[in-house]
Amino acid sequence: MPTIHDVAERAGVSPITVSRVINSSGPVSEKTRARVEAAIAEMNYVPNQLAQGLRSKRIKILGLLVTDITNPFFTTIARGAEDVASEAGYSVVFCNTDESVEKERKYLQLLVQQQVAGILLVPARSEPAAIDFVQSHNVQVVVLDRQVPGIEVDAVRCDSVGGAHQLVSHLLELGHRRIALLNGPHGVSTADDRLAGYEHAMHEFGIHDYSDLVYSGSFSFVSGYQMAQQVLATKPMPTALFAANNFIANGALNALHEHNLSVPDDMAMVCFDELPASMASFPVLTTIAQPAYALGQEAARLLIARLSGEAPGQRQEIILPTTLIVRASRTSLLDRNDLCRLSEGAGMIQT
Amino acid sequence: MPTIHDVAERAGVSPITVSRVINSSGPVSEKTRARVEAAIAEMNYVPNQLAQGLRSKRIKILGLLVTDITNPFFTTIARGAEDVASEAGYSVVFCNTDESVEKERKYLQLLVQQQVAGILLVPARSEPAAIDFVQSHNVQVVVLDRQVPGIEVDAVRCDSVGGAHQLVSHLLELGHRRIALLNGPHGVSTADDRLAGYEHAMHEFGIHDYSDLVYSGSFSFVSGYQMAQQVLATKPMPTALFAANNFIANGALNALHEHNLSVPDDMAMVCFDELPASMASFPVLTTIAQPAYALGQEAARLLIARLSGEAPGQRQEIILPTTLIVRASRTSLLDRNDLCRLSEGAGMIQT
DNA sequence: CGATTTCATGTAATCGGTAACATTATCGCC
DNA sequence: GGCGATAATGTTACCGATTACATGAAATCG
Repeated sequence: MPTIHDVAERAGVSPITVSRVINSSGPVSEKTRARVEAAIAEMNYVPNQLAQGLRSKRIKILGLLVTDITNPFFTTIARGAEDVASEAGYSVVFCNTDESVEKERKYLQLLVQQQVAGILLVPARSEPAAIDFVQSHNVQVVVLDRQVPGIEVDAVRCDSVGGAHQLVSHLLELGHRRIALLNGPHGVSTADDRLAGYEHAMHEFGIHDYSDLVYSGSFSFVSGYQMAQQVLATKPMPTALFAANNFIANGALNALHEHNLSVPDDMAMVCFDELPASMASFPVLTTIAQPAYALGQEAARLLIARLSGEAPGQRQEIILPTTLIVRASRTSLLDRNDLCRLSEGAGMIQT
Repeated sequence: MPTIHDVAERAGVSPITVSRVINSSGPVSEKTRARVEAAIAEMNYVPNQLAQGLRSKRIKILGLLVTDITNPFFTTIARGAEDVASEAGYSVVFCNTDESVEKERKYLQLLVQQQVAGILLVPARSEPAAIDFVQSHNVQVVVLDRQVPGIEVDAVRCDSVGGAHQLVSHLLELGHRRIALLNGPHGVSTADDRLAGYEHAMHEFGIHDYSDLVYSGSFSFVSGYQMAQQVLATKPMPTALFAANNFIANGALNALHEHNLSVPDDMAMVCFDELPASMASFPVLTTIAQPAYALGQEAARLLIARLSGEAPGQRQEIILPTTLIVRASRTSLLDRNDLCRLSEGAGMIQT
């Protein structure tokens, strides 16, 4: 692999002149530039970024850690972040923490070692350790999607409390009273927040005894399936389910299917998050949609602003609005006839 | 940020001794080791990987380039690759090329500059330029999912020709003759191969005039929607659609929906690829399932074997088997009654 | 017990670039 | 024609780690 010295020799100049040509970091005559560029092309020369970064202290790479790379919500965030970053001349590397604090630590350490310019982090847990670590190494970090209380850090997310409140209120207004929450894990802020929104809505309707209706698992298909199985074994059964994310919802749908229960005829169901159009053949659940792409964009913008010193001194907290999308579940306890029609229609298309 | 020199000073030793403690690369007395480890912990020291890599020539990082990070097929591949890599002490960084040769070049250059140990590549096009580039820089590369003819390179993929042949034969055996192919772009091997499988099956049934039934777009929801709209404007309409991937299939389903056409009552449909269970509420299409996770695993294994010099000298080509999963579409032209029952049942669950 | 091996640690050079400073050539202008 | 300004290029040192080699001390041994 040729080095800058090899190129310099071939072009009959000194290494620093080659460096100037590459980075436009100093005056070079047309003639010399042409010779150097020819040498670079002939030798197929690529600057060694390890050496570059070592001297110049930082490289234009951003790290993005998400908790589940198979979840379209996070990959859509990744697209948003990448598009903004590319625009500003940064590259983005993705890492998958799999909701594991262990893996998160490993990848953060790796990124810090690599001297990346900044990090976009969906934290696995609400504890500040991970962010402390990054900040203590003077690497800028923006927290995405989830909260980490008690720490000074830029953050971009949606309003999980408000969104959950909207969904549950919707069910309550339809007449449901026994609403089960199929939630993510304790200690993950989006799960905790969705519980808080659920509780708030229930209290508003004068319901305070719901502890047996709250289930906690993980944000996964399997967990949604398992929690739904538990729910279906209880008596009296709830009349509605609130799935805390899209994977949980699909797991629950599968469990209902096994029990020959249909949504919303036999069970109402709402869900936080939804799949992008490209994946959901026919979305039918009432959901809170989060602007995932914009979330990624905003986070990358904020991080890059920090890096170029344009951001205000104070930490920023950006909260993007969610959208309530009312679908089939709305009809559940009110106009069941209408619902049946709708259900059949959708079914025929679907199948 | 403390350096190895700072740590050395604090521990009262030389930098090389610290290096020996970190890498277990030489004898160190118990007493010294303890002092050094204490200093490392106190100063929160993290070795600079740029400097490490610069000297030792290569870092234990693998690059993985996929063409669409939002496609669960590729993220599942990513999981497989990551799990194997972690096991062997490698980290994986993901890059999204968005089917763009331009972006692919940019990211490959970046990874080469970063001196990654090896690259797993889903090539955007069948041309060898990208792989030539990587190989010319002495970086090991394994090609994933797609083929690049006329070049010596390790490769892991599924049999697209065979899979497509199975799907189309299935439709032909059901009595369909006018089968439209909604394909990905020319020049992408998976698209070209699926066309080849389609042609082969058609020829076997004595059909040679199908040129007006072959559509070419991109592997996306929007393209699937548009191609289906074109198909639906033709007369006579085909009786069956073959979608070359999951996104195309969903786009086509949406177009059919708009025209109030149901699958398979009004139109039969099969599809290459399918969504993981966590995403597909209720899969209904007959599909060819590819072992995405295993694909990622095998590719990572092969790459790591190469890096550690364990692989045979000859290039390897691993082709994993696909599975035909027959669902609703099977009934389309034969036992329509049965189908209607099935369709309604699924619909009720679904909605 | 002196010589040789092994252990524990250190010194100097180096990886491939770039920052800071130095040098030489070119030019305009009073 | 001499002088400062600017352009074009080079020299040297250094970023933070590791490799190769060196040194001194302790241990082994005939």
